[in-house]
Amino acid sequence: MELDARKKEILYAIIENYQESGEPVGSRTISKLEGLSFSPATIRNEMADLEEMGLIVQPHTSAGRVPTDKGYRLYVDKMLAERENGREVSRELPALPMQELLSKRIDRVEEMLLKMAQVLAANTNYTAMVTGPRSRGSKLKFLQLSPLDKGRILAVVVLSGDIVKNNILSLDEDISSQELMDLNFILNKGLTGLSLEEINLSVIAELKSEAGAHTEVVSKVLDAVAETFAKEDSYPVYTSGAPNIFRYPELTGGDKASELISTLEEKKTLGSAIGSLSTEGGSQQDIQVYIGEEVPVDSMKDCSVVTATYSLGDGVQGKIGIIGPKRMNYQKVVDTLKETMSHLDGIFLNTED
Amino acid sequence: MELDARKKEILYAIIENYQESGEPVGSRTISKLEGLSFSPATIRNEMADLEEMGLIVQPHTSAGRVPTDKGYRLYVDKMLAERENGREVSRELPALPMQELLSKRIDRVEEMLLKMAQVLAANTNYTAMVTGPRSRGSKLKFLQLSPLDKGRILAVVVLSGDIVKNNILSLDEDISSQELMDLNFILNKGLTGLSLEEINLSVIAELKSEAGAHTEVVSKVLDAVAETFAKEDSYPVYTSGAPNIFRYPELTGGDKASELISTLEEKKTLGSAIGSLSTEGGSQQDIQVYIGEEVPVDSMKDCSVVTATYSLGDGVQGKIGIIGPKRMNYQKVVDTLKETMSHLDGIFLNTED
DNA sequence: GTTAGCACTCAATCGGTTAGAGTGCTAACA
DNA sequence: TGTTAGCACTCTAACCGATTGAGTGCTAAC
Repeated sequence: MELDARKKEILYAIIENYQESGEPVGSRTISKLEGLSFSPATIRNEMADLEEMGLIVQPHTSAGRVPTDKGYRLYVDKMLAERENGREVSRELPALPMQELLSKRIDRVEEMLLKMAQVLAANTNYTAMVTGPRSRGSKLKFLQLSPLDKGRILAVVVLSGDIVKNNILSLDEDISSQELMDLNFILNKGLTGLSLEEINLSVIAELKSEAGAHTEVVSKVLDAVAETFAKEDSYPVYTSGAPNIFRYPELTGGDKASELISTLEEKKTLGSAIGSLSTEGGSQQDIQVYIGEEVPVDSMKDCSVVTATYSLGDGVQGKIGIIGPKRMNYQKVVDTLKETMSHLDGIFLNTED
Repeated sequence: MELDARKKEILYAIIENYQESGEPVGSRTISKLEGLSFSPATIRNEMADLEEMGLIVQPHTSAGRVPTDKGYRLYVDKMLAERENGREVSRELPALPMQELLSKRIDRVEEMLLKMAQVLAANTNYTAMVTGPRSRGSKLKFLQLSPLDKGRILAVVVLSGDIVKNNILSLDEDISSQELMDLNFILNKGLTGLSLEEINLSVIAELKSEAGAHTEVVSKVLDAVAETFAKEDSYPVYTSGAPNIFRYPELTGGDKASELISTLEEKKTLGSAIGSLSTEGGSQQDIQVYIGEEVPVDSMKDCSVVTATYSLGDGVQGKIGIIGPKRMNYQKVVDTLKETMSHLDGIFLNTED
C-alpha cells in the first residue's frame, strides 16, 4: 500500500495529538484540526489503511488510534531528515542555562556532568542520563606522589582529558620526603604519555631498576595507575529527573515505575547498556533515537531513548541520554541535545590545546 | 487509664503482626497467637481501651486495628530499653558483608560510603541514606600544587579525615615548575594545620608577601581551599535502595511514591534536613528513631527514619539513615545499624593515629 | 473520491446486591 | 469482677448488570 501525502499528514497529526494528550486519538479529533479539512469518515478510511500498514493501532475496538513503534520511527526519521535540510525550525526553546552553567569554573568534570544531567532533565521533563567520559586510548598525563602520614602517601593520577583520581596508599616500608620526590620524578619521566597498553613489563622493569630500593612503592603506584585506567572504563553514570517518569501514566502502571527506577539506580547496568550503543551511522551529528523495542534495556521497552555523544577532546568521550515515554517530544529533545552538544564543544574543544 | 502488662502484650502483638502483614489486625488473629490465650471478645475489650489511649486506630469501623505513631513510639522505646539492659537478643542477623567490604582497600571515603548505603539497603529492604562526613573543625592537612598544562595547574587539597579534592586552576600568568615548587612549600608551611577560620587576612597577607610576584596564584589557590572547606559543609549524600519503597503499598498510593523518590533525588534538601537532626539525648549509642510525624521532612510523614552518627576520627562525622514504612522492623534496623557502626569504628578509629 | 448515516462494539461508570471481616454490646458464666 | 459466647450492626471489597459515550466499520448516497 502506498503512503501518500495525506496519510502522512494524518499520521503526524495523530502522533502530535497523542504526544500532548496521552489518550488514543479518534477520527473526529483529527477532522477538527486546522489543515486537515476532511470529514471523520474520510479520516477513518485513511486510519484503517494506516493500521493495515502497521503504523497505528487501536488499544481496543471502540477506541481511537495510538502510534506504533513503526509509526514513531517514520515520524522521527522524517523529522530528522527535515532538520538536516537546514530548515532551522527554531521552536523557541527556552534558552538553556547551559552557557552560564558551563562557563562557571567547574573544575571537576564529574560535577559538571551531573549538573548537565540536572539541567537536561529539568528542561525536558524527562529523565536524563550522562555516562562519564571514557576512552580506550587515554594516556597518563601526569603523576604526583605526596607524603601524607607516616606510612601513607597520596598518589594523584591524571589521565588525558583531565580525569583525576586520588589514591591513598599505605606502605609497609618508610620513605623520606626527598626519596619520594625522586621517585616522583622517575615515575613521571618513565610513564608520562603512555597508555595502559604501553605500560608493559619492560617499562616496569626499567622503572624498578631506576627506583632502587623502593620497588614496593613502585608496584603500589602502578597498581593505582592501573586502577585509574580501569575505573575510567567503568566510569560513573549520572542520572537526574527519575521522578519525571511519574508524569506519564503509561510508564507507571503495574510494576513499571518500580522497574524503571531500579534500572536507573543500578547505574552500572545502565552505563554499560547505553555505553555499548554504537554510533553506527547516526542520521546526523551523532544523535540516535531508540524507540520502544529498539531500546536495548528490558525495563525500558515502553520508553524511547535519545542519545548523543559528547567529546572532551583527546578522544575522550561519553554519552548523554534522554529517557522518556514513547510519545516524547522528539523534536524538542533532539534540539535540546544538539544545543547542549554545541555548547559543550565550544567550551571543551577551545580549552584543549 | 492504666497500661497494664496484658494491654502491652496485645499492643506489641498487633504491631508485630502488622509489621509482617501490612493489613489491619483483628481480635481473632491476636487470640489465636501463642502466648495470648484469651477469647476474641476479651481482646476486643482491651483493644477498645488501647484505642482510647491513642495507641491504635481502626482505618474504618469494621476493620482491624493499626498502630498509631504513639503506639510505635511506645514499642520502640521499650524495645531500645530492653536492649540497653544488655539482653543481647541476637536475632540472627545475616552477617553483613561489611567486614569484607570495608577491609578492602577503598581509598576514597566517598566510594566507601556509597557502598555502605548499598549494603544497608540490600540487607534491610528499606532505603538507605548516608551523608558525607563533615566537621566544622576540620583542618587543612596538606596541599599539593603541580603543573598540568601551559597556564593550568592542579591543586590537590587534603583536609583532616582524608577528604581530598582536586582543583584545576587556570592562571593568567605563567609560572615555572621550580617557582611552583617553591610556592607549594611556602603555602604548606603557612597553611598546614589551620582551620577555615584560622586562615584570616593576616595569614593571607603574610603568604602573599612571601610569594613575591605570584600573588595571583596564591589567591586562586586560597579560593580553591575555601571551596574545599565549603564543599565539605554541603558534602554529598548517597542513597541506595530507593526502589524498595515500592515493596510497601502504604508508601506508594497516590503521589506518595513520586514525592518520596523526588525527595531522595534532591539530595541537597535531604542532606540538610537529616544532617540538622540533633543528637540530643539519644537513648543509646547515638541511634535515633523518628516515627511518622516526627520525621522533619514533609514527604516522609508516612515513613519512619532511623539514624546513626558515624565518626571518622578527628571530629569528622556524618549520618546514616534508614528510611522505611512506619511498620518497619525497628529491631532489625537498629541492630544492623549498630553492627555497621561498630565495624566502622573498628576500622577508622584504628587507622587514625 | 467523499461524506452522511447507522448499527455495532467496547471500556468506563454507576447503583445495587452480596459476602466477609470485624466490631460493640449484652447477657450469661466462673 | 473478669471472661466469654452470641448476636446485631457496620463497613469495605467484590461482583453484577444496565447505561453511557466514544469511536468504529460499513453501506449507500452524493
